[in-house]
Amino acid sequence: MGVTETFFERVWSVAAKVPRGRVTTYGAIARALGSPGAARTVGWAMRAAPAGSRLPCHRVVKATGELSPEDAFGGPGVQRLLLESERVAFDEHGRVDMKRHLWIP
DNA sequence: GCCGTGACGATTC
DNA sequence: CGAATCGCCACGG
Repeated sequence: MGVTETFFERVWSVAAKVPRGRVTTYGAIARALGSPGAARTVGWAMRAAPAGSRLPCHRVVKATGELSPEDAFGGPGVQRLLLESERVAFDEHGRVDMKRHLWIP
């Protein structure tokens, strides 16, 4: 059964499971796939995610709660607005309140 | 099969 | 706490 499933595909599968109103991290996804050091590769997979795919890539943030580069979603503050519309709270530093919203696959 | 690349992560100064 | 540095791993050429 030639499952030619690439690492990217697995990343997308996991990312698609992130519940609404919650966020996960690149490292968490990498660990869920058995490659704890592949956080960067996970980020690359997000970058490679085709626009228009229903992938909730805005729910994937850094381990610190910081968001991705602003130009990654088509404009500054876009990712934040998307998350806020899902009731995700931000702290005074502009980072996601991980204690409340972090979700581990 | 080596080299450069990157939406990270942890450590260090 | 912020900036800089190194390490890590999968993909494409």
